[in-house]
Amino acid sequence: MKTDSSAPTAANPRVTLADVAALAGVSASTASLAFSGSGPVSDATKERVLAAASELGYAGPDPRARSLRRGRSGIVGVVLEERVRAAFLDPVKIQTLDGLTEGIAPLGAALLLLTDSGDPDAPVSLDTAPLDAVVLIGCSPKFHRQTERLQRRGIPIVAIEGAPGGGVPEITIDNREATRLGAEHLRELGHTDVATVTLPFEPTRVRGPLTPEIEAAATVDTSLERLRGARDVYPGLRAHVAGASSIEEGLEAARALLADAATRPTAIVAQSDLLAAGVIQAAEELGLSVPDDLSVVGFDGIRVDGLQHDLTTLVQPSVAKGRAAGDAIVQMLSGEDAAGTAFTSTLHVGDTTAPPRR
Amino acid sequence: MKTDSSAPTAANPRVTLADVAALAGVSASTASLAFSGSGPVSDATKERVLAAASELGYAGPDPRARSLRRGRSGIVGVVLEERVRAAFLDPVKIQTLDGLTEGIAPLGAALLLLTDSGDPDAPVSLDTAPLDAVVLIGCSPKFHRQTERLQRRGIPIVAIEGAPGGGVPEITIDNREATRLGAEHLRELGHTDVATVTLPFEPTRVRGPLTPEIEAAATVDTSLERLRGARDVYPGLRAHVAGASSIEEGLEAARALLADAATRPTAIVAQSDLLAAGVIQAAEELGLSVPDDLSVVGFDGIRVDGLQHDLTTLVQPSVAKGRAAGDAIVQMLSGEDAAGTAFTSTLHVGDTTAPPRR
DNA sequence: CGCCCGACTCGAATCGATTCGACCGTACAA
DNA sequence: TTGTACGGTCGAATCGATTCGAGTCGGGCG
Repeated sequence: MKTDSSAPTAANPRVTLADVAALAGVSASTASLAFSGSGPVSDATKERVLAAASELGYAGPDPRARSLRRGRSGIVGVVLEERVRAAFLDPVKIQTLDGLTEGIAPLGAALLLLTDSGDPDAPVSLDTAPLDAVVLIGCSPKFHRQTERLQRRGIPIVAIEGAPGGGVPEITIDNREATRLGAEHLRELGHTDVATVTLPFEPTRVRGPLTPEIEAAATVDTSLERLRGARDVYPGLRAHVAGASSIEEGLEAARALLADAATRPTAIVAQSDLLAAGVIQAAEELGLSVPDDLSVVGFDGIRVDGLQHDLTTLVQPSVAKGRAAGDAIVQMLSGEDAAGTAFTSTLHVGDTTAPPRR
Repeated sequence: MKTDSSAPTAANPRVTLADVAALAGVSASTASLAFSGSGPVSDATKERVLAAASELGYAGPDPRARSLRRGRSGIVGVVLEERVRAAFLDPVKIQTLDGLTEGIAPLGAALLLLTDSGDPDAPVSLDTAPLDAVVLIGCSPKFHRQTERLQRRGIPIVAIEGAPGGGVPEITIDNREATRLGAEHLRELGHTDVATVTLPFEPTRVRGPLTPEIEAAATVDTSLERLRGARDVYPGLRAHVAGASSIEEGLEAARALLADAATRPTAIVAQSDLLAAGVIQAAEELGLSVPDDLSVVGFDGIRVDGLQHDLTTLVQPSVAKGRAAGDAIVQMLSGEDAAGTAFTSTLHVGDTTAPPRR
């Protein structure tokens, strides 16, 4: 017989494990065992409990109570220092997130999205959410206070691309060395006049020619390191700051860099593949052929949707970064302490780089 | 004096509100009031409690216990029937998610990402996560059993683009009517030979020419409705199914549709803007000019990064959809029951449609 | 001077499930 | 036949905080 299956009301408050146990004629402890499967319960009893449960419309143990008792909620927080819209425009972040879900799979946990709404007096979910662990993705040091509290609570933290300090394991890549590799590739091809399009240097995302002021006020390590890598080979190279990692921004930046035919570089190092795609578009717009008139190097190694070229780029293991973070969390959650991981990127030579014309 | 601020150990198990209360010389109840701010507590006492807390390194009330007692966890689940990687490739979903975060802002809740890993015996987080409410985004009816259990638990559910049934409020758009609008626009321009590139009809994402079999086995209402809208104007139109919503897939599909110059349509209705962008690329590849040789209509009204055209498209309120879902949840959570919302899309005429040549 | 009110505090119950140790019989081995 | 081991079940404690009703104390008012 099917009973009232509607939402709980005053008359039909809420079915608890105790109710089920009572109907089945067993104790609450036995009923619990019957559900969780751990512990010895005779088949007959288990069946009786399950029958009672379905008769009462019991939907299984309340996750809230379970998590209190067990001390685990099955939730891993992901902190992104942006709005959802902005964060997920970046394919690398998405891939990292994907790797992360893979990495924490053994935990059977889900990801809680914690984005910085910018509103400082918003109820800080990092403190109020029942988290088992936290992953910081590309976060500035301003989260230091928060991470401290989390650590005090015994909640493991891992940082991907961003250094919160405080003994938090970090998952990083060789931004500087990788970019240098790309620049060296250009040098070997014979390029001497090279420019770069960089990612933003701080959250406000000022765009335009790179100035010493901007550089001094930088808070984003990634951009800075990649810039340094390019300078390792071309110390005085011209740099233009993009407002985000997108084709549109790359296009705009490259228009500025390529505007004057007289000072036009023969190659551009873009700090992301999306930016590189924009650079290529700008070149095409100007009737320049890639790679003959302009060589372009990207960074990330994502497949840019709709890009017809095989981009020369620095392939970073974005999925692996996420997975590594997940692994670290699994380790930490099982009591061991985990070290960070430093990944290396590899140069993929596609068809967007060639010796300079003449 | 700063005490041990490291993670809890055997010696220093875990600081609870009771410990803080003891040190402050008050009862646990008073300490609780001091923290939550609700209820009358003298300033002196509050200060003493806070001092004790900081001395012990108490990081605030445990969210697990709090959520058990309060009956709220501050977490809203978002169910996407895909992997993270796939789901976030779709700009519309991201915008919707963004709107959703806005909509639930008054709750101070965060979003728990629940994606279908495909693995059937994965620990089903929908049942084990402490959720206050759930939003289904583009989910097939196969979640019916799950939603039933949630409802039994009294957890509000809202569905965006997808009909789980069972009295769940649905946020929808006029897929059929909107597409018809687009098709009518083409008819008014004088097009008689029109084809369409559709989104996948089922999770396995078979691609290729649309067959009656595929159509019969369809589980994705959105694709189906948009197809119907196109047929309302062009009953016998040729249709090609793409494997996903991406430029790449649109390119491939359009190559197939445009391959034979003799049977080449003069216009293509794409079921998404990304697909439309791919169609345009395919046209350019073949030396066809858009809109003179080929008119292209999209769907979504997103700004396709890197697309140089002003796409003629059906602008759907993707952010508003998310916000509406959020609003509905807020309502349901405060006891009222919410109805669904049906949004309408508007035709934006850009520069990718024109009368057919001759 | 006595009474009442209000501002604070406190005790105890509660949220719902998990888990540890104890207990009871039965079956099997010695 | 007695001891033991173990499958099965139960009671009670516990997880950590919130909340409601009751109690206390000081002060203002009649």
